[in-house]
Amino acid sequence: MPADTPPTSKDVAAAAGVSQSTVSMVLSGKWPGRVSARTAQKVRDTAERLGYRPNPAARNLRLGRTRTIMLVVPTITAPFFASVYIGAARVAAEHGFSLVVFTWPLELDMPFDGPQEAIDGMLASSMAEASLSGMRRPVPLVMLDSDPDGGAPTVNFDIEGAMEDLTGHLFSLGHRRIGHLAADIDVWTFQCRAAALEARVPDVVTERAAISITDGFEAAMRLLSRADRPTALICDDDTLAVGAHKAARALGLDVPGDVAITGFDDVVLAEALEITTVRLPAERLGAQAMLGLLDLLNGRTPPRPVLPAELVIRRSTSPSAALTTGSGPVGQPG
Amino acid sequence: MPADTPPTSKDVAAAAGVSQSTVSMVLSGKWPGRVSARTAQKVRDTAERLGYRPNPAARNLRLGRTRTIMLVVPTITAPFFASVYIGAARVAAEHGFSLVVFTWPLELDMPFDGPQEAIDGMLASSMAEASLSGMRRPVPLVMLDSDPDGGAPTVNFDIEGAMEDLTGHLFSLGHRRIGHLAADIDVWTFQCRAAALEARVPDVVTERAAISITDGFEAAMRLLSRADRPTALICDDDTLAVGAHKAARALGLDVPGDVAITGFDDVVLAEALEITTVRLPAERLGAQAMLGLLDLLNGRTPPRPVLPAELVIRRSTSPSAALTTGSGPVGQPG
DNA sequence: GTGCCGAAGTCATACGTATGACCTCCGCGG
DNA sequence: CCGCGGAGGTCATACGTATGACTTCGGCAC
Repeated sequence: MPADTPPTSKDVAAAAGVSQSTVSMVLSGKWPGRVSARTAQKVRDTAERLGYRPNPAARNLRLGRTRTIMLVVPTITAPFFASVYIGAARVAAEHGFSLVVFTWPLELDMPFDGPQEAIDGMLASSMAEASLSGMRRPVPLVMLDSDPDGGAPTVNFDIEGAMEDLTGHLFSLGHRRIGHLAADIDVWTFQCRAAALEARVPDVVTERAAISITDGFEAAMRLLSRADRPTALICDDDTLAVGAHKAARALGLDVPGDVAITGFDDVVLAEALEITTVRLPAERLGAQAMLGLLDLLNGRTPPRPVLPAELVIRRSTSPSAALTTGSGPVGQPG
Repeated sequence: MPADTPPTSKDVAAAAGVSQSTVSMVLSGKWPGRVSARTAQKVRDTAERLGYRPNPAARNLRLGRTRTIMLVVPTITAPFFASVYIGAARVAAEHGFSLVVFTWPLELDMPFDGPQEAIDGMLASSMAEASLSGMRRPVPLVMLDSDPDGGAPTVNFDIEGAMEDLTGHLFSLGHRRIGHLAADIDVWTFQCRAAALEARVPDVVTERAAISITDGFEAAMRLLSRADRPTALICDDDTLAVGAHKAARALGLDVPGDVAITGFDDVVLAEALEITTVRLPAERLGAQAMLGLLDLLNGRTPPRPVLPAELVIRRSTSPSAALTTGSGPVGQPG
């Protein structure tokens, strides 16, 4: 009768008639010449038979590391961050690491006095940047789309290039008065995008909004009610673009006939509503950041990649769609 | 000069001039009469000064538990599951537990031979049900919206009630031929919804689809191309409803004039596209499941709650909207 | 026959915490 | 003056693993 407590390496050793050290050496696979093939096989068989699994707590204590990485993002309900998680988790799993999520501070309004778990490293979005200074001990850290001069290694998007493509596209459609629906994400992101945009459209008019449909709606209403109403709205986030869409329609404006609208991220929402957007490769962001963190943990200096963003042109800026009045909620006619 | 290794309780003890046991007893707070107030304060001050944090690995090893719960969901990129996570994580945090996510098997196609982490319990969506049997040792488990007769404690949605509301709503609008766009989520969910629907609409016609816009589109095309074309489509998921919406428009059908469409979940997509849907309280699902798991861990028998679902009526079934032809992607005119 | 070396293991210990068992006073009742 | 009990601690140990130090033994060269 098996005890109700899980078998330990000591149990395996006893059952196989060897010492606990031997079990550990066999199963870790790190000691090529120390154990004969026959003994090794016997140990493996016994471990398998007893259903032995190493106790992670004991291993962590002994080794002083946990092979666990913490991902700090403001929210996991946003598809963008969920994709970041997927990308990072996949790379982590491939290297024998696990990834835990810490959503802060938007969802769980708790003080962040460091992770409760023992972690080996950390990936953090720029929104969490300020709070990280409160941590007790420095932890290997890679930042996600944050200020590259902030000290920690960073993975960024090519916002410059994206804005160049975006404004070029709008210019080619004849747009001159352009509005900027800026997202209150964090200071650096805001400044980065605003600067990249203003470098190309000096007289851009800007409104800020929290990332939600209703906030986007209200900010867009202000922009679109101006005397010199913009003919194109660049939104920092797809969610804001949806709000802007609503605002345009509330004002009786046709999209894209009267006003063109663009977003950022390319979440499913943008696809469903046929909104032109800048696709930010969130999953690659997570994956690259995790690779950088692995570099860091191995004593190497991680690269600081800049990931290309891709302009996805859809109906909300389509010149042809401007002719055919949109006649329904989704998709192009036919 | 502080060492580069984090301070241990032994360090605190040395600095405070007491024994390590005393430090442990003070900081755990479990030994009321064993330490004088003065000594206790001295220990707390010293710990604070040194920035002492208990080593989680050592504590886990000693106590034989980790205060970590694993949430097993097919994907975290779906807003529904992300909300489940938030609800569960909040309750977990309130009780000093952490929650780690394991997405399986859709996103990470790896064999699931039990969690790598040491966990105290598990929350699993019904999609992961089959695979759980492969686990080595039974772990306290609460299932999410799964077969209540499956053995493990379960938290469910009131699908019966939801279907009753939904069909009642459609009936009152005069719909008689109703189609069912069923989601290939998992066997139990499918059967549960199909049964609840057929109990009220015996002659419902059903098509199955994977959860994506394109699959929903194709399945809806099949349903809407029938000779006895349904006048209403009940979709098991908002994403499918979006696909159905596209299909309707591709066929030149007006929504809701020619065909009414409903979804499930009430994700932001449904709100943006003004789709009538059944709001499933995902966050409450996660929270309730975590509470049940805490019961289980404390030796109590958890309840098996059935959470009410709420019918959210929007434009895609609105009788008034049937009069005014939809004239744009988002929102009602004006 | 003796010395030596490598192969194949075992032994002992440390990681940091929590806790039952023990120990040492001091005050007090008899 | 002795015993006793409780307050206020300390001591020792166990949790399960990984690994450096040590042991044993057979084979082989000299």
